[in-house]
Amino acid sequence: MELKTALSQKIAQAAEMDAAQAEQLLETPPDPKMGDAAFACFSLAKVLRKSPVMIAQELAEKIEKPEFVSRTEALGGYVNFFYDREFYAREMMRELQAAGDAWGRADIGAGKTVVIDYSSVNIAKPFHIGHLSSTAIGSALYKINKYLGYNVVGVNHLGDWGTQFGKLIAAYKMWGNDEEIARDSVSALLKLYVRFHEEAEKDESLNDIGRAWFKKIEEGDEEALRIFEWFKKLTLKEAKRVYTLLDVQFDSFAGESFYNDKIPAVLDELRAKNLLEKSEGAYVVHLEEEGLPPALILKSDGTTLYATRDLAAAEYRKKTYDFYKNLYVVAYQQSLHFKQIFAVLKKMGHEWAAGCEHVAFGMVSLDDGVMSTRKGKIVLLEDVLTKSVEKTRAIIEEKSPGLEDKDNVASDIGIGAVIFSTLSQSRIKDITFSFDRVLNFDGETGPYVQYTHTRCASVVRKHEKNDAGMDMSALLNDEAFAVLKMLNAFPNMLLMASEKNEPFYVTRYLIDLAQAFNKYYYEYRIIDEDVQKTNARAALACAVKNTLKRGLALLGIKAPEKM
RNA sequence: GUACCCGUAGUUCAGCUGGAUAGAAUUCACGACUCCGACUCGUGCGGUCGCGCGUUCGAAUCGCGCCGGGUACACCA
Repeated sequence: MELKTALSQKIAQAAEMDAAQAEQLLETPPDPKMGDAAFACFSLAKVLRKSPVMIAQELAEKIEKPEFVSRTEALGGYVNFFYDREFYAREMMRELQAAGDAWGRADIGAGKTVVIDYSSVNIAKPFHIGHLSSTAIGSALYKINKYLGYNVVGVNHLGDWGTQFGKLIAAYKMWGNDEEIARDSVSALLKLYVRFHEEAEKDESLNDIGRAWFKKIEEGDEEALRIFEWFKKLTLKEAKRVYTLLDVQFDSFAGESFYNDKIPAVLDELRAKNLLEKSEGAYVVHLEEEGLPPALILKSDGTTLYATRDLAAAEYRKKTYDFYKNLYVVAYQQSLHFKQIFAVLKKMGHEWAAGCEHVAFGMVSLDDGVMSTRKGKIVLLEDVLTKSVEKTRAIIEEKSPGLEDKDNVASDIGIGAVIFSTLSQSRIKDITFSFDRVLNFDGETGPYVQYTHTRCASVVRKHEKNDAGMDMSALLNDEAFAVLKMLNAFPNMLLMASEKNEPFYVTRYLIDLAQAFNKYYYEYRIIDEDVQKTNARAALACAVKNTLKRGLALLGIKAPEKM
């Protein structure tokens, strides 16, 4: 329900100004006691050469009230509008009930494709909490954009290319043990990789052997490829286990190696457009005009780099998916890299480069410093999830021993808590990981939102269906009205989350909605003898339940009926 | 050295396309509810919004300069 547009037209009439301009000056007062909408008169003061206080008083009288406004009031330099709560409740409930569990769904994305590159696991590296941000943010954006009608393509841009894999195969050939690898999978591979680096410090010739194996991969050597594909399969198998737990999907696993045969075409294009220049033995694209350091495209030895591959990937994605937006959910360490890539694409004359965006996020570190895979200083994501589920399980045993399906509920809540905590601040901020913080279920957390959902679910279950109709007078109090206004904000909030690529808007919203509902729930009994009032209150609880469930689902979090 | 990002209650964070007394959560201290399903609700304590100057009727929010922290800057990805 969008009332501000209608209201701003009336204001524009009275103040003899542009409706769009009036809408810009229309805001929400800091305290609901002041009203539901407020028009700021300060900027008019200059034009009219009158004090804002006087303008506000005059306008308050002059403005023709739309049917949904019950009264206006001039306060300081503001004209405050109070909505007719009965009208508001009736219209909101009508909209909410018509939408059912699809509240907030939109079609603004119809016919447009959004490509999202996220998670992007590295072959032979364990899935640790450092990978959670990209995975959770990307997955949430995937679901949010889909809900808004976009066609979404989730890409897991596998880190499956580079000299490191030659080294890994070399290590495997020297010390590998098939049984151990079959049993320990990625951690066995990591062990081999770490051992290689240790031994290479003593014996430099090992690096040559590693390089030789990488060359074999590049040349398509059968044995090298077979081993590498095996390692890839093991890594993906582990990653997919985590993806299932987190409810994360991908449409493509085209990684770095996938673009190998597409690089020559990019190089040809760069040459044809006279962008490639020799510098210190290597080939670069100069970006002085853009205020950026040159982008290195080819090494002195003629081999390609990360940037080259990313250019090929961007062109491939445009050609294959004809994206409207092309998002890279990658840590902020790479922001210069992406600026350069986008600048080169623009220089190549690709206007679609404007649709490419780096969705940067902060880094995750530990109390005692940065994580290091090679040193084994990491926290595995699966360990975090397991601990969280175990803790939840213990709480359930204590608080609700009679609950059915304890295992699934424990898993929904435990895993949900981890995702929620990852998405509960703006993505650019750094995070110091601590078990205490992630495993804290008090306050603004996933379990709090899930708990509120089960409260609503319980009411909905208990409420007996009937045809008596709703008495909206039950929803006119401050608390219920605040809940209705929160519900009204949901669709717009989703649009903002998509526009800004900030899943955290959803997290924040869910907390606010849950708080508003709990306040209401505490003050008023929902089910009582008055059937019509009960119907109205239960319908509100049902709308809150649907919205909480939907919001959680968009973050990849389940909403159990009972807990 | 250069560029980008961050700096708001003890702590973790909102608010930053300028607007009314700067908000939560958490901790601590009280209190309510003990119910429609527990982790619920309320009150209190707690802030030179890093510092300074400027723009503006009005700045946590915009600009400039500092300070502190982080990240990145050519042959890794």
